[in-house]
Amino acid sequence: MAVSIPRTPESVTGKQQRTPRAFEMVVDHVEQSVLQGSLKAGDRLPGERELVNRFAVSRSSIREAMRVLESSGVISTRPGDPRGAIILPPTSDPLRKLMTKLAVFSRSSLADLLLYRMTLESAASSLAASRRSAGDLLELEKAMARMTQCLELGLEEFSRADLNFHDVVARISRNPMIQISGEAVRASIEDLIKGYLRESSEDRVLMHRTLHHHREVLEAIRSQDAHVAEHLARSSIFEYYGHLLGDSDRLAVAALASFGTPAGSVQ
Amino acid sequence: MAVSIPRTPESVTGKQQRTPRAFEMVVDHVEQSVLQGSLKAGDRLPGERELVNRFAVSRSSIREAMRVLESSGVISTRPGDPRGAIILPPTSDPLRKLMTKLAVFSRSSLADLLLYRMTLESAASSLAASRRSAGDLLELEKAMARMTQCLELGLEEFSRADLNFHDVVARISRNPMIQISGEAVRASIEDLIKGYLRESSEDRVLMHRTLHHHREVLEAIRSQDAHVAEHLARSSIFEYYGHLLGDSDRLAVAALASFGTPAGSVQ
DNA sequence: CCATATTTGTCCGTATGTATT
DNA sequence: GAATACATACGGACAAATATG
Repeated sequence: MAVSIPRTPESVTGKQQRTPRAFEMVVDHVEQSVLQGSLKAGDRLPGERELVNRFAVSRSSIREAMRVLESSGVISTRPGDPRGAIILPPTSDPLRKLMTKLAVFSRSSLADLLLYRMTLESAASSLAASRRSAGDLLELEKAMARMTQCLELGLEEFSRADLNFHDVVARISRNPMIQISGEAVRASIEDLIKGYLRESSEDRVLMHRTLHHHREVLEAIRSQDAHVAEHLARSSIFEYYGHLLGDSDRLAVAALASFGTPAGSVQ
Repeated sequence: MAVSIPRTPESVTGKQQRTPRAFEMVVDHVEQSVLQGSLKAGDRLPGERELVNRFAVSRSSIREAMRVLESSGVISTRPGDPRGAIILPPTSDPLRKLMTKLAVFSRSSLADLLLYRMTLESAASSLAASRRSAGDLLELEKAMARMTQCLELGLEEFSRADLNFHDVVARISRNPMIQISGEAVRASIEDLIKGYLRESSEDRVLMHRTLHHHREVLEAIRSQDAHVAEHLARSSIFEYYGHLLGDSDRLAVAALASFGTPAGSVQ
């Protein structure tokens, strides 16, 4: 075979200016509409055939755009629904999936996620202590009661109630980013340690100790002591997950957990 | 809202299970292959027509799967490339974009974002103080020098150098999650206040004060004083952006900024 | 409850521009 | 430059799911 002159395959395409694709136009337009406010959560998109007319692209391109918007949590579609795709409220679900994937890919250790979570939980608790209303305290009490009930149902059910408590605290913080990021990292941690949690004779000890820590956090939020709430939240996470870490990681996480702990605290 | 505790695990299965779609099978298979290691960065996927045979689905479904995998940063496609889609190395790019989008979609206020950022920056600085190497200090010095140079170039250039400093600190923290979230929230804040930053006679005062704060943070990291670094990072953010807040928000953010500030600190 | 129309999910065929050989 | 293989894009078609009367 005659040798053809190498065409420098990458140098020509080096500028990487790919022509905008049809579905990208649709995705960008929908996203812009959402952040501009003309599309709000609960609103409906026109049907696919109508979108074909609106954007003057084929139905295949419309469908590819729907899949991308769906994967990023912007919309949700159902087969046969004549009302078309629905605009979703911002949730932590796609963030959780990406976070879990990246954690596995980058060999991000459980310690990294725990440090991140401790940071978010302490901030959420601190803000919750500052901003909680009387109704918020009722919700926290309800979450506590649910945890108490789950003491008898095993560690798995208890963990669910535990996560619910943190969800409530994050909601009370009234900071969307802290709330969403917190939900994502909590779920991501659960995904990662799923299967590693098995019944142990120390489960009851762990659950009771955790319940006690959460009670302390709740009381700090009740008395609006942001400082104490912040540090209790940190140590609470460490107490619950610390035993899953290796010695080296455990020391590093413990350093942040007990960091600046005020006198008269845990331990 | 009924709050009855589910007595049986079956009640959890009450969720409507939608039939798995064709493209989801392809997405899951590729993601699993990557997670499992049978597909590594740089590997090529078969062409779309070959994938049609492998998965026994239509070309449309294959293409929808490609779009989803592309949007989550797993693969990259080029029109006309006979080698097929390429597996990308895992990056934080899609996660950062998603977080930025969430910050906008969730209608987070500047105060919300600043609180979130102060939380992350303080954690990053704290970890950086614990983990910094000698080479890390050199990088920080270089970032500081760049800020000093930008003093003469106006607030916009200075802000860029400022953000670079925080990027370096976050990288030194060696926590991917904190680093990525920090990048995302910094970008979101810049987008949000773009245009609100205009030349002011107080710019030089602001820049010099900011430079001083960053020097303090650097010295805390150098002396591995995580506690001081944590609190300095918080107050540094507030000092730089606080004047953009309304009175009510400013008080709330200031509360967290000066939170537990050790004696002999700023102000 | 049943029937019908509409929509989504899926598949197939075709055309066009692009990248590689 | 020519040939080949590919991604992108379009339009038509059918089955399953859904809403409405």
